Amino acid sequence: MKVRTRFAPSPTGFLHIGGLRTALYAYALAKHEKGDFILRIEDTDQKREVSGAVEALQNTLKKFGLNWDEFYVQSERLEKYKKAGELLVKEGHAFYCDCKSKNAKAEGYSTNLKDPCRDKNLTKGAIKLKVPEGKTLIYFDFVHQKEISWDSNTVYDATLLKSDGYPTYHLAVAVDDLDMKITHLLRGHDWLPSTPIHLLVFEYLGGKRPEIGHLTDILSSETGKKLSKRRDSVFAEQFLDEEYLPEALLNFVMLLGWAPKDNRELFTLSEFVENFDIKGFQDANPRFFREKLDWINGQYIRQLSDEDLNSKFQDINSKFADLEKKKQLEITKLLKERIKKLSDFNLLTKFFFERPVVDKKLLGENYKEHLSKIIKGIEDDRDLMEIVKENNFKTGDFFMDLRIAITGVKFTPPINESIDILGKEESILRLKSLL
RNA sequence: GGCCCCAUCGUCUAGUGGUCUAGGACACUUGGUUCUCAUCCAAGAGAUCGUGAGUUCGACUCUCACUGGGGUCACCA
Repeated sequence: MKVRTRFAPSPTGFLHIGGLRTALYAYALAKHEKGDFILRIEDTDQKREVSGAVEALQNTLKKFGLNWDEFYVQSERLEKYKKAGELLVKEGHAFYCDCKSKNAKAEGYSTNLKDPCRDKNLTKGAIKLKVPEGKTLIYFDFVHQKEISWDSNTVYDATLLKSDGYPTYHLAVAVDDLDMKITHLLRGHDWLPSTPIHLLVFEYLGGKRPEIGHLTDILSSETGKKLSKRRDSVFAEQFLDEEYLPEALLNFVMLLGWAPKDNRELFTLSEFVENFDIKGFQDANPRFFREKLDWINGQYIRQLSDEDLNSKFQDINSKFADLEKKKQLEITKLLKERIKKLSDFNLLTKFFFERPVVDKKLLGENYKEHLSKIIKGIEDDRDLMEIVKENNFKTGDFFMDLRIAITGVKFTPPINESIDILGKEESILRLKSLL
């Protein structure tokens, strides 16, 4: 049977890190077996919907190369859910409820899981699941590779179809996964507690239930809690803007919750698909560790061609983009080996575009002698190293004075090359201003 | 609080009963290359495998308890 997986976000905002990872794993799971990857928009909560979110989600997914084979929108399938809900009522697995008070939380953690309306035989209202008593609900989780079970007495009568005619997740997920012939249902750990509800709905609806797997939560390295929109920066786009390459972010995220037997760490998307193995899923929650992301990003930057890297720099720095192409490439080559994030580029190249304010305290004791000899040397097109030797200067001090005079800071790209790019005239101007 | 998941270096992990006095990567420290930073190379430090029982000739690997961490308890997904 053909493997079919889906990524099913709700259009309530941008794609976040956890969603990206879920999508990646679902994609790899399907593509490793030459199967189908489906994108399904779960927009059944009208109140929470954010306009433009669907397009944003799609664009982001495409940036990572996670292309889908089929696309569905739940709000266009309302009739199916309604029919399914009514069928469940007819067969005695669900019931209508017209309760006004909807918020169980407001009543505290009630121990009464059975809804008061379940035996009223109402004929309108919301449709709720009639959870049977004394049954063991069990499934095999393909991520954790173990059976997980519940006593049905601990499961509440969840709402399946809201009174506005829209389904809840609990109904929609089962109807759709069955209808779309999903073979592997992969989702976040936060869904694990409501899985017994879905097990029941799947059973009552009939048909072949997909295998179910729950991914670990990604924890914040600061708080140790699940990554949250409030506290942490979690949106994929935030990482892409001026900072990280999509390939690098994707590579980083794939290692949060999955590892191959040989512990290899660098994978392109297609390499990941090829090497993907369900046994590589982790059981424990990983922490989002920025330093590792930075390292991976550095690796990818170094693998880029000068031409490709150059165009990335153009995107984030307009002054750079205005330079003539030859000069751009020279700068790009100097930066390629010394940045981790794209945004580091702006810091390191600032002196190319504006004259620095030089703090003379940074200059050495002999700076005047150094600089005047350098000026002469540049005017005569001489190799500065010869001047160092002739005068018995200390190499480090000599070049540091030059570096400070030209750039104003201690850490820079190689200074000789930088002067070439800056130009004789401008360089001499900067040096003279300090004498 | 009920229910559920989890537990190997600071972090991500390899490890499926003996080859583990626990391996790799990031981060960290040191040395080399070098005009600084970085890259690259080399070396080092870093985990009595959460605790306690049990099974076994033998446990990081199996069982149980405890502790700790996480998640979840909506007509939201």
